[in-house]
Amino acid sequence: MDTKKVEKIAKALADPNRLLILKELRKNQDCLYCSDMYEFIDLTQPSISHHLKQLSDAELVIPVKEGRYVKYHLNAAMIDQYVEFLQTLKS
Amino acid sequence: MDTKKVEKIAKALADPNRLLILKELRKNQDCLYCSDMYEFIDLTQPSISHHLKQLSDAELVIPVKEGRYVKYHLNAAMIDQYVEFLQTLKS
DNA sequence: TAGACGTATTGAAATGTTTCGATAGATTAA
DNA sequence: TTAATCTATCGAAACATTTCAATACGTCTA
Repeated sequence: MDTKKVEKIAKALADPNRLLILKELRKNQDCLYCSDMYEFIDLTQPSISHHLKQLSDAELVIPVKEGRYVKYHLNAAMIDQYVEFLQTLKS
Repeated sequence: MDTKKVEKIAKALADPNRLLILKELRKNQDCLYCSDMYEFIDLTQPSISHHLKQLSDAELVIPVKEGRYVKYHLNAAMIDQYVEFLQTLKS
């Protein structure tokens, strides 16, 4: 995993609202509609959309369009890759 | 590991210069003097000091005073704890 | 096809982070 | 004790991120 990617993932993980999204994804069998998120995040729609974009750009979540809805899936494989990188920081 | 701590670690890891410091620490048996860091980071002394503080506050590195020098040690245990948290994000 | 609905984008304000020059503090060397 | 050395802190400028209101874009449904 290259440095750019590591940085993007680290930044995506460095925000309480985005962590909350990831936690709630896990609670919900790893997928949620955009519109579900109003229930646990106290932000406006554009802000939530912005955070989802950060997570998508980092490939920590994967957006799947379903008509006018978008379902977001957790990408556990990307977490694994990031963890692998963190392990290399240790001797 | 509580959310505040997770956030602090994630932020500390979300900067290319700080990642570089961690990588170089690994290369050098997990410890480096502040003054060693000029060799691989192209920043002024106050900036490097600032980054070391972020890493220390996150407990990713541990500063040990040796006279007028400070030796920074990698804290692998904290990386492990963070990895453990990341694992809980997966189902 | 027109209106309603869900999501994304834009632009701007507020806030946070990074960086550096200047300077302070603490320790060693002369 | 004085000067030199290493690290930390302060204050300010530059830059990046977060947030929202307004609006645009797709898609569904009536």
